[in-house]
Amino acid sequence: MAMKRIDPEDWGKELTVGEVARRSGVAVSALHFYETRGLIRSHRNRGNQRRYPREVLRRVAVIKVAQRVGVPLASIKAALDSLPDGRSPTAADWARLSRIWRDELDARIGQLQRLRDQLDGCIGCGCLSIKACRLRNPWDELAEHGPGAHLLEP
Amino acid sequence: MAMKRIDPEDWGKELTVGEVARRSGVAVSALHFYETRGLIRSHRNRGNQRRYPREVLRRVAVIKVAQRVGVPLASIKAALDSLPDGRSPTAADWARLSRIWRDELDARIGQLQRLRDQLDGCIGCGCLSIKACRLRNPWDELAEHGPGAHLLEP
DNA sequence: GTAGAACCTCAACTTAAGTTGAGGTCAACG
DNA sequence: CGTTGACCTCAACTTAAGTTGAGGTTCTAC
Repeated sequence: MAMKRIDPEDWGKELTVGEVARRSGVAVSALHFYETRGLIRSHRNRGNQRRYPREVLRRVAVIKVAQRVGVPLASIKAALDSLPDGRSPTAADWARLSRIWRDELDARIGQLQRLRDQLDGCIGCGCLSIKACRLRNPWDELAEHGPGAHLLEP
Repeated sequence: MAMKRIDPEDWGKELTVGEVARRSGVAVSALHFYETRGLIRSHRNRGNQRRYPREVLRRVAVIKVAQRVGVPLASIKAALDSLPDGRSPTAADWARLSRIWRDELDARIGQLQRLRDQLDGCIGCGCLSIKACRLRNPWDELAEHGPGAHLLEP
């Protein structure tokens, strides 16, 4: 089968770090940084400049979304490292990452919602200042079960 | 009117930094740190040791909750600074802070929920890897509206 | 063929929110 | 009165995620 012709000025070209930066909205310094952290890779041209396959744009997009979810770079790296080695990642590969992070996100949303409910309770009952409130609420002044925060933990 | 008698061994006593740490679940070093940042205050006994009024426990509890909401210490300080100067804070004072932070929390939950929905969409459509998906979704490889992240912003 | 933009490395700086350690004082118990 | 534990200050270190700058090279366009 004949391959589709690809314009070498466009799809066929590798990207410079500046191009990746412009197209991904990430600073050049951040791209360098990601590379030191092993989240992305590049090869060098004869003049020692980085050249990226277009795939890097998707990786960077994924990194950015995962960061928005609140995943630290180290974990993002671990996730990206779990992608297949030889072949390019498939839809299913990316979907697996998405699903993991979606679950994390869900957990975080749940935590924050519980916290919000507690805050609502406190606003309603005038707590934070009313002693009676100590009996049933997390803003307790007395750590009744030893040191550490218990009641506020989800 | 006769004041209620208070046992000086208990309610009447000021707290040492260690006691505050134990009762609030916050490390001594963190209490010192909060003090340098102006979030709490103490006075010193003849031996230059910190002594805290019991009120500090509520402040620390508030600080911890606000941190869970995601409020940075600097903003927490600003909020605490807005408490009345002369008198002790009332229920309404604390409730005002709670409400502000509740709203912030709500906003953050909303952001994360929108992000989750996008992630759900991506999982559903197999995006992150399917080119067609670029048309309608934020994982776009092409920053079509110039540098920076646009589509993912809430 | 040269100017200027873009690139390179490496070290140091940044912010947040603390922690850790050194070196020294204070207090409470027996 | 001595020792042990709690406390003091101050400086330096920590982690995350980068940014900034110096000093030097390469690429591109005229």
